[in-house]
Amino acid sequence: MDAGSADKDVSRVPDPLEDLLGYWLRRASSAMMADLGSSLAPADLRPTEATILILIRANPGLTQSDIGRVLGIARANMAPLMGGLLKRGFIQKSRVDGRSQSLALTELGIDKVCVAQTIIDAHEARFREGLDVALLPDMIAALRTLAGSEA
Amino acid sequence: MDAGSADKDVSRVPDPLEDLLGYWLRRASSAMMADLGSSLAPADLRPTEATILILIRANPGLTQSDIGRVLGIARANMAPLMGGLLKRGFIQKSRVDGRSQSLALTELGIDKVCVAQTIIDAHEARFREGLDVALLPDMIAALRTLAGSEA
DNA sequence: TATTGTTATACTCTATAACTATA
DNA sequence: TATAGTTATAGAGTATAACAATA
Repeated sequence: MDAGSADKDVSRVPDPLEDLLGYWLRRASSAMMADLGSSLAPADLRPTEATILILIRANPGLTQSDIGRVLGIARANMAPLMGGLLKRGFIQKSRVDGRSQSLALTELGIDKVCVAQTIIDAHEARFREGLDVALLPDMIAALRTLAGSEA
Repeated sequence: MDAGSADKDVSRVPDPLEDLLGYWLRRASSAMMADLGSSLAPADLRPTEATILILIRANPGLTQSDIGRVLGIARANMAPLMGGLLKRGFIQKSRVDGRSQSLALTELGIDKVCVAQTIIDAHEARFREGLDVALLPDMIAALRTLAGSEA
């Protein structure tokens, strides 16, 4: 975002959005997501893919539907996502019953998730740096509350 | 999001994402954006369109490029956005010089932005309800810091 | 009857590149 | 040389509907 205009300083414009929680939430989220996206790009993972690998590592045995429920991703959109991770050899499925398959990481997937975790931790630390540490627990709790407010 | 699975309670799964600021920021933002989207739908406005109208009302004379800079929207994506608002008669352009046009609301646009503002205020209040009021100013300040952390 | 997983499809948002005209 | 505005296009992310197989 280039704020350097010659004859007009848009950073000093009267801002009716200044105190809007939803607006700043959106701006902060998209800033962090953009950074996470480019941070994960060298590892050839998108944020959602990395999140899924981390979730499977912590909870081997989850099904595809479980993951969708936890992350708020529709079943229809999980299929191609998991297909990509499977095709690249990061996960393996084992039959639970006729319709469900439990998921686990492969050796390759374990290597990948370690790389991803390192990248994510550095990304998180980078953004936390500018914040008051004492505020963080309450802020994350508030974000969880907001995330759970299904309209 | 249906969390009601019969034999597995995904809400009690070990959650490695629990303390991730970026993750909860994304979840909270998408929850609020989804609500704002459906709240504005009856007024036939999308969140970004409403935001643009509010910004023009507070700053008549801004150009399309100014708005893009303030809201972080690329010029290429501003064109169809403004075209829609112009076609619907909410804004008017007046020539500044050969390449810039300053923007203002029409009568119709003023009516529209009042409706939008009312909807947005109610939406904000609904989400703030669940939060500690004392936390909000610090939280919004933190969000602004995060939003400004251009990686 | 409800759930798992799949396919197809459409719509929004965003990102890039190329072009014009103006300054 | 840089900026304003436009057009076209491609990639994500997300939403719905339909379907088969299974519980």
